[in-house]
Amino acid sequence: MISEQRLLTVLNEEFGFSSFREGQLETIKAVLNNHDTLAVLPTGGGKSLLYQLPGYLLPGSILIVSPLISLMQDQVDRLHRSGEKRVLMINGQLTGKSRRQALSKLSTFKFIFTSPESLANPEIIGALKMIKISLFVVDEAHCISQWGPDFRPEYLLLSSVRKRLDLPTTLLLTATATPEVRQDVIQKMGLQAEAVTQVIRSVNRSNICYAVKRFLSTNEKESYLIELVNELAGAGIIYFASRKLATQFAEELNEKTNKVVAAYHAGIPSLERYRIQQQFMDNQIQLICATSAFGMGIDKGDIRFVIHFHQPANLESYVQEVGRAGRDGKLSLALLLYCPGDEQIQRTLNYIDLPDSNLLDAVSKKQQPVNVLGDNQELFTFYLQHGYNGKMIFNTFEKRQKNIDNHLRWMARYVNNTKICRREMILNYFGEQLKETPAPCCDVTEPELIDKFKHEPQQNSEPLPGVSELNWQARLYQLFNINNNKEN
DNA sequence: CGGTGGGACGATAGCGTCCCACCGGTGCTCTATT
Repeated sequence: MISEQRLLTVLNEEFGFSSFREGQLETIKAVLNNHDTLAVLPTGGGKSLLYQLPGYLLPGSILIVSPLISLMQDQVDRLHRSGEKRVLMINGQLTGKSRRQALSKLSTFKFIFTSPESLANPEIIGALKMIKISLFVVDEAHCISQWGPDFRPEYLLLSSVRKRLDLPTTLLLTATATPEVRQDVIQKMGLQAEAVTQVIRSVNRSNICYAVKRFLSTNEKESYLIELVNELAGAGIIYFASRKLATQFAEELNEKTNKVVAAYHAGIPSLERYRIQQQFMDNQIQLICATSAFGMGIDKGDIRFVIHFHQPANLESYVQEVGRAGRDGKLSLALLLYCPGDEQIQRTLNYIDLPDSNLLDAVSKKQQPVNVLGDNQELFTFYLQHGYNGKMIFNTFEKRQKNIDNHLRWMARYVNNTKICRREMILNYFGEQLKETPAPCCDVTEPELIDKFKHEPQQNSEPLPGVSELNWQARLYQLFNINNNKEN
């Protein structure tokens, strides 16, 4: 049993902090006592410390499952900068000779980052079985629930991966999880709910104000958006449910507003996506028109507004997406634009034609050809190949279908609500009670809320030369010229 | 659901109208062959 004093010393020596943030000590203690732990801590709460600090006290390696290569790269870079060299990424980018070399000396790495897909690879699992894994971490653990059944099925194999690695102590990390998702994640990881230590902090972000605006047609919504964006101060994100609309609005808003706007979705080449993200961080771009591809790992402090042109699939995604605003603690706006029929887009996007369990079993026994399973035959055969029978697959997807309907009903309640404080609704959805209403809070308690986020009226009508007209290199150049002139 | 593109059709020579079908979001993989 390690004393609290010892933990503080390590915190100070290895990380340079003098005290723990809320929830950190509790989580680290649980992990060091070999308790499987689920930590739901707000973004910016220092989640990577929760496995890095134990890393310096535990004998073996720390295996971290991450949903995106860019997130792994981020963590690896940070560790390198802090002087920790015993870091490895195992993913599709690690190939050939360097991969063979890395896998043959795995035990020399303290922190090993990988993807669920890589963990489905027998060669990689074989190599990991040879070393001592002291802690098995799943970062952004809500992905197990959110992406598990249909989008990235390898997430559902993590439970068997854990077994094959001889049940290492497991730490699940996320910023947003409803009680339902927590239970789902624990169950899908093959853990016993009673045996899991849960460290839960509030998802409430008192500086984010919530509003919904309803329209009768898309046209109305469109013209309102253009007008509003012109008036809103600061940087922002607008979410769309299709790539095409995100692209179109990026072009239109670029022309019709005073902001520099870019589109961001999975159809844009990764180098370009990286550039857009960097320019957004740098304030060369003030507005991103995005699909749900944008956001994970974005840590820009001064995002002032997040607008949804289309609603997301559920309130949980909504809270994640609007949670990218106001990381600096300043007042920020979360605005959802709705017109009748919007929910249908999500219903369609999530629809999967589910074959019955007998048919799935018949395909499994090769009594029926694979193509009787329809459009999603690859997905279903994936599960059949990984030990699921027809009934299990059917139940998994039937539950998913019910969840989607349930989620959409909650979204509808949120959108149609005119009486209950929106913050209260969201907190209730996450199983919390609202303790204190901040001011301002939402459009229910304050109908003129959106106006608070518009520009201060300009006293000088002469427009200043827009910063946006120059990129940062040009500004730097300009700055140097001024300095040179002064010197001369 | 709502928007769009293609094809058929009608009434009449270059075009309007209607209907139907289709589409719509997230990321990992590192394989064999040019």
